[in-house]
Amino acid sequence: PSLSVCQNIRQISNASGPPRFRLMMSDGQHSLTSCLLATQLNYLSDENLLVPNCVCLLKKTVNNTLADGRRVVVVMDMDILKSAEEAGGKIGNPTPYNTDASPMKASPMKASPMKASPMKASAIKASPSKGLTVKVSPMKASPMKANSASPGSSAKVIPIASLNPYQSKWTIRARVTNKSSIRTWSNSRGEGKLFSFEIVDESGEIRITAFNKEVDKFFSLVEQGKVYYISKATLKPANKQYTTLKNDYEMTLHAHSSIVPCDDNQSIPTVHCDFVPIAELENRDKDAIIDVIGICKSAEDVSRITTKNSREVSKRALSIIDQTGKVVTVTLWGEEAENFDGSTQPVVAIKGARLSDFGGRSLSALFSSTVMVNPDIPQAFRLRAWYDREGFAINSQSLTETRSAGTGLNVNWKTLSDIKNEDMGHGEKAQYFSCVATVLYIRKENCLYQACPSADCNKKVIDQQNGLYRCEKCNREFPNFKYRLLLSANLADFGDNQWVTCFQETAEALLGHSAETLGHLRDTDEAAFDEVFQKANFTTHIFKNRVKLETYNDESRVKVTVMEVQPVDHREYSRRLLQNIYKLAAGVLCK
DNA sequence: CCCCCCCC
Repeated sequence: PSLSVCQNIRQISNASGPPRFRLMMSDGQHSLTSCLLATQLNYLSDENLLVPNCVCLLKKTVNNTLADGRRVVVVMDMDILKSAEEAGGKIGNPTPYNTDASPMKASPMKASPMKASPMKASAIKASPSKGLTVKVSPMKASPMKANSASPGSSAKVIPIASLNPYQSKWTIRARVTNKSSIRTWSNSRGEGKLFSFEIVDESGEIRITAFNKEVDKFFSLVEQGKVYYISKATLKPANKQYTTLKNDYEMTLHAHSSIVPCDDNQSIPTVHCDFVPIAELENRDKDAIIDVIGICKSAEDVSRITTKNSREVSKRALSIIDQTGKVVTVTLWGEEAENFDGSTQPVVAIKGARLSDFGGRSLSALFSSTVMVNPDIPQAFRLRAWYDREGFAINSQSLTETRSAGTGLNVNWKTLSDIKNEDMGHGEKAQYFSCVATVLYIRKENCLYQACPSADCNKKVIDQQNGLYRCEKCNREFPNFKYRLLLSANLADFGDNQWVTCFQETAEALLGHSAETLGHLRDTDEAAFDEVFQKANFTTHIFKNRVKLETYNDESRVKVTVMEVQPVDHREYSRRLLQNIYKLAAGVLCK
């Protein structure tokens, strides 16, 4: 390390990339005429710390040769001292800065135009109580206390934005905004475990990764939303392919890394969300990363899916609603999907969800997303109050079109009397509806027929009475047939009843046996066959149906075909009935 | 040293 006076600073113009600075340094005896400030140290000049006549402690320099053959000294790490006095008078007669060259006016100080007199500013600014300490550029809005609160005496609290791989003694103070779960990996280079988290301070953000032993050491210490002093970690260039964080570097913890909780954290920004109203999502671009908040109106059960890369992962889709009256589907993944409980209709806020165009508009949580359930923020309280007062009863519309029935959303719920009252199925197109209904009676007669055994042909075959069965459609004779079901059932709810038709799959679901089993039973054990039908009587299900007016021999009849039979989720069903009651009550109150 | 952002 050597003490020098900075005599001259010149910004080297650079069409692309960050500005660079060339210094002229003198130690009183020799001058370094071409002394480059390493790019990562440029922040020093941004804050007017590096000014003519300031005294510098050059802690690390590297001799380098430029592309044009000139030799330069590159300053990799330096401290800036207040004055020559502070350096203990070790520097004799610093050469005054050359006004003719006028490098000051040229450019380096443009970054801070409010400071009219950089010379004076430097004397005032760079005045730590003790001698050899770097005064690091604190953020203007909310200056950090250098040194005072940091746990290690040698470390200096510096902004995240000023971190670079060429300094070693630093401490940052930052808030954890996102913490991953522990993951393991196994590949050709070995195996292990890791977790990562993201932190912010006033200046910026960075990702930190812990591997193996550091996972054991730090995983439980690091908590989402809390503030820590962090020091002695390795900085390396961030692979932009894998991160959206605004930082050229990322951090890896090692055996000597230190993470210490910090209670005095007023100045560290909390996680800020810029919530987009759900209705507004229609106008946003696909793949946009947005923050969203809503009430979880309903949630799917968690399910396991296999990805294209044949990885198994858990997923759970939620439907969230906000004051715009619009609903959108949000998909959670992995542990977040497994642990989510939507039964109390909590407020769900997600920072950094990705907008997809699936089903129109839908959202997906990413690894970088932060999912917050009932967060302690004003927007959540407002949403809760709105939903409990009126939101629960409004006729919401979903931006996400879903095909599945029975999830409570976008399902055309009807009662059986609605079919007649609303003349359902009378239009050109068939109509679809779902209902909760109870089986009153299932016709046993003609419920089974002998069908063509070909995979995709269900045509009724003709028994040739010679051990062969003929399919007119396939124009073939077969030595066998398969049984298929065609049930007529009478369903009822509190207001009406309705004859419906169930084909194979729905009939099997209703009776609880395969067509094959039933065919065999009918031929061998009539009592057992009858019992299957008895047992199906008075069972209640969700029926998803197709309704269409059909004309046969000049006679028109509404035909209802069951498309799907599903069990009743009584909690969900009760909730819907309650909502209907509330809606009716609200209607009465309005009149 | 990971780097997976998925499914309908």
